[in-house]
Amino acid sequence: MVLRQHHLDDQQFTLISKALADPKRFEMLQRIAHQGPAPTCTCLRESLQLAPATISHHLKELETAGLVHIQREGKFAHITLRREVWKAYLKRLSEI
Amino acid sequence: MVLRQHHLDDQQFTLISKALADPKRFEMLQRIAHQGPAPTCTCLRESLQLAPATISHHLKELETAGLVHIQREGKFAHITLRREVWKAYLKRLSEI
DNA sequence: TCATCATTTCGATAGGTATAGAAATGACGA
DNA sequence: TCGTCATTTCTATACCTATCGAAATGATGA
Repeated sequence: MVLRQHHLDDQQFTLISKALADPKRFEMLQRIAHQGPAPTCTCLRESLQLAPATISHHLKELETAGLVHIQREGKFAHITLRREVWKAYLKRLSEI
Repeated sequence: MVLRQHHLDDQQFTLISKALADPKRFEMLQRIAHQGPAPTCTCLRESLQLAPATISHHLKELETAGLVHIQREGKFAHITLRREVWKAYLKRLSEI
């Protein structure tokens, strides 16, 4: 799959950096990235051992940072990594 | 210059992520990385507009995370980016 | 309709942290 | 020796945030 290029402005760059700073949130992101089919909140909750409210909070941070896309279908929220954003973040970091 | 490989354990990885989460601190790191001759605290202070105590605080965070090396010579502290650590961090991020 | 389930929102709390003023430290030059 | 300068340490403060219980929301199936 070819990813469209994504441009990170300073604000988004900072939001992403902050999002990654919490170990639990980074672990969430890792699971989201690895999982083939888009995982749901409950799925993450089981592996991370956090309360639903906490999962939801972290998920919102990841979404606000633009790192994940959340597709809400009925009861479920299917989460996917926005790889073009991730790639842009890595690129910017590597240009330090 | 060839960089020896550096291994990041989980704790250092988290410390680095936290260190990067503050915009001022990231800006400090950028200046340290760009500057040819190792800059001093005062040098950073002028470009970042922060109190000496605050610069010193951020610098300690960067040092604790292993991101920078501080060579203290007389009155001055010369700061350099530890590029092998930076490289290891980028590598780990890219393996998500 | 009603109970159940996934998720979100609200509200509270405990702990973390960016900031800087003031004082301490330690080196340097006069 | 003494004043100055770069840096650090101490301490306080204001703000931020990770966490979760409880309640709300909204969909699903019986």
